[in-house]
Amino acid sequence: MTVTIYDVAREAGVSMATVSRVVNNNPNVKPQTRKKVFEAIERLGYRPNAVARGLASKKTTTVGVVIPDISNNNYAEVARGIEDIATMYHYNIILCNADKKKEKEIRVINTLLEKQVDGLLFMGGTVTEEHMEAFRTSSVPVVLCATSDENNAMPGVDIDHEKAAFDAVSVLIANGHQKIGMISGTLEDPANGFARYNGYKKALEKAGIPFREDYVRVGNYRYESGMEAMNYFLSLEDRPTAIFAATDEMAIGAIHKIQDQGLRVPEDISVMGVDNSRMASMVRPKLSTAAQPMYDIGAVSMRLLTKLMNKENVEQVKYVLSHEIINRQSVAHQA
Amino acid sequence: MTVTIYDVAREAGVSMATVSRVVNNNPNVKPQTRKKVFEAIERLGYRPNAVARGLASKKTTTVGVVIPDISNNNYAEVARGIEDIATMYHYNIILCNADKKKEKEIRVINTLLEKQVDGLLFMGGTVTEEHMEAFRTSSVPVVLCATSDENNAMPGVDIDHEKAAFDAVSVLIANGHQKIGMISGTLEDPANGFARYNGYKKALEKAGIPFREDYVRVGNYRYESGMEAMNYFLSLEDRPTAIFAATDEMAIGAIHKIQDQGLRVPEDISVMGVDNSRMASMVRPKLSTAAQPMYDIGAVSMRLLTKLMNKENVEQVKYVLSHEIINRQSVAHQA
DNA sequence: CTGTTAGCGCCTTCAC
DNA sequence: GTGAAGGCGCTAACAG
Repeated sequence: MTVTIYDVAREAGVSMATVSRVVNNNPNVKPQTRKKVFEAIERLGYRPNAVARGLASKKTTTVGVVIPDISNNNYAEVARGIEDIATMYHYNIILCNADKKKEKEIRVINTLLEKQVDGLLFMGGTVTEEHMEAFRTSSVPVVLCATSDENNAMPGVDIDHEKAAFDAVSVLIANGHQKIGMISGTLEDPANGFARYNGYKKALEKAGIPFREDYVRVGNYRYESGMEAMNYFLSLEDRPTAIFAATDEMAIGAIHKIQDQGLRVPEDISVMGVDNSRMASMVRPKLSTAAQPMYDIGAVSMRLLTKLMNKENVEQVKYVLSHEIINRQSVAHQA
Repeated sequence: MTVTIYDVAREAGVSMATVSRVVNNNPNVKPQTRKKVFEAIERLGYRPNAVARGLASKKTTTVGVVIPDISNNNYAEVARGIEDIATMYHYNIILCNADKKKEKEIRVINTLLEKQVDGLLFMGGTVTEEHMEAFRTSSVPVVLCATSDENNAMPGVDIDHEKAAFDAVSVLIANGHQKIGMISGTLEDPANGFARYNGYKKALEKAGIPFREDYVRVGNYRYESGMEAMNYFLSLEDRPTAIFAATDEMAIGAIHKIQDQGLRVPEDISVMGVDNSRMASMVRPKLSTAAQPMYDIGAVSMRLLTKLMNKENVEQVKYVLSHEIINRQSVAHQA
């Protein structure tokens, strides 16, 4: 049925070792022989069996990536970065969604390892001790992607969420705002949630602006929750003159809620987001935001992983990619 | 170094065949023996080698999916549908971006086949004869996902793009519009481009509205091109009173261009999109659109593929999932 | 440059 | 119920 390296060898009148050599581009083959083999391959329609090769060589040229949710834009962008670099280095990607659920994450890590991936890229929520335990049983390199472990012991690439938030809020402050509300993500989320919340607090602190509990509202990253939070802020006696939202989506929700109430952005209230998603420039007014280099996170992690898999001597295994403040039209100076 | 089934056998005092049985849930093992084996597995930290298993059993429980671009929302949604069902049936996914480039598509199809995937899910642009050729060399089932081949010979699941466009334009017509402009995708794209263009034409035809060349503008699916196209329409002497855009993004671009010119949507000009992307309800006014069930396309294709891989007797190998018209706020009756 | 020979780790009859 | 033995298709020394 299936044609094997053995069939090709017979057809070409050489040994299977020789066939293996030409298939693997081993230079030690006479051009003539190589030609004969290629012809036989062509004639028979031979297709190398990567599984057999993997078993024999202990290399599968595939890497596993566990991702929270591929249908989430940010992660999809990371995935694309990963895939592009993977392709460049002739690796394939086994993709597993895990929804930031610990059990699911642990499970897929194990099945990925069973599939003998040559390396693992992990992006998820919190990296717990159980995760570390799973990683320890791995004989192949693991790199964290857009997350970090508490002890910062794992190789990985991430961004400084706190700093990004800090910088975004600082823009608001620089524009004369003193009453700045925050629409946060859940504080349990160390990266997109807690870190950004901290950045907000620190920016206020540095500017000597007292922190107010009632100026913080927790959302779920989505548009609707941005609207809800904004609704709350609007109902306040002493309402904020500026809003910092932990994601663009929530920021856009806030903008629309403000507009629905007959107020204007940024004339009446300024809004600042984080992400620089596609949508940021598809709202009126265009959203000012802190841009996260998601694609690059993926690309850099994968590149790092290739080095690790290759047992290269890597000088650096921790990267913090820098964000960028994008000033568009949703922030105005506070009179 | 690595612990094999053989080590477990020795540790448990049984043969490797028995270990294999318990690992594979073969019922023909005495409970006691099973227990012993499990303990040995635990003690040694044994992890079955899926590659070896794949070679021996000729099944990898992995399916290949070629996708145009995972960072594109619509495709990501399909991918999520695929992955969810795949997980449900204990398959993993090897994901390859191919950007609708024929050569790239053919190449990844081949490497996926080399990797001995148990099945293949293909979503891309046009399915050419070369693609068919590649599929023919496959010994595993292939299903098309959100595309179709010309002769409709391949198993697959898709939506009726032409009908979706037809229905969307019909909404405009039902609202009294006679002067309807279309912002189309490239006509070379059979699905998102040409088919929707045809739907537009047929809807006009059915309503007895003459088709006008100058009421069609080709964009590239993106926001900016929607703006550009709208700019053109606004410059016309006899400008349209309604716009049908082949994607939500272009529709939103059109809306913003209209608003930037001091006109109102839908009072002055109505706009209708296709996709029902997340953004559709994140614009003011909210966009009316024809919704595509992307997640379902993925889910249904994967389910179909499982049946095919399982050599089940499938009565139906072609599915056309139906779209849905979502009426929001961007369409008004034409006075 | 090319052929021979062992495995890689597991599944799968086939006996017992 | 359990064990023995023969591959699965290929790579990787090791000879020659």
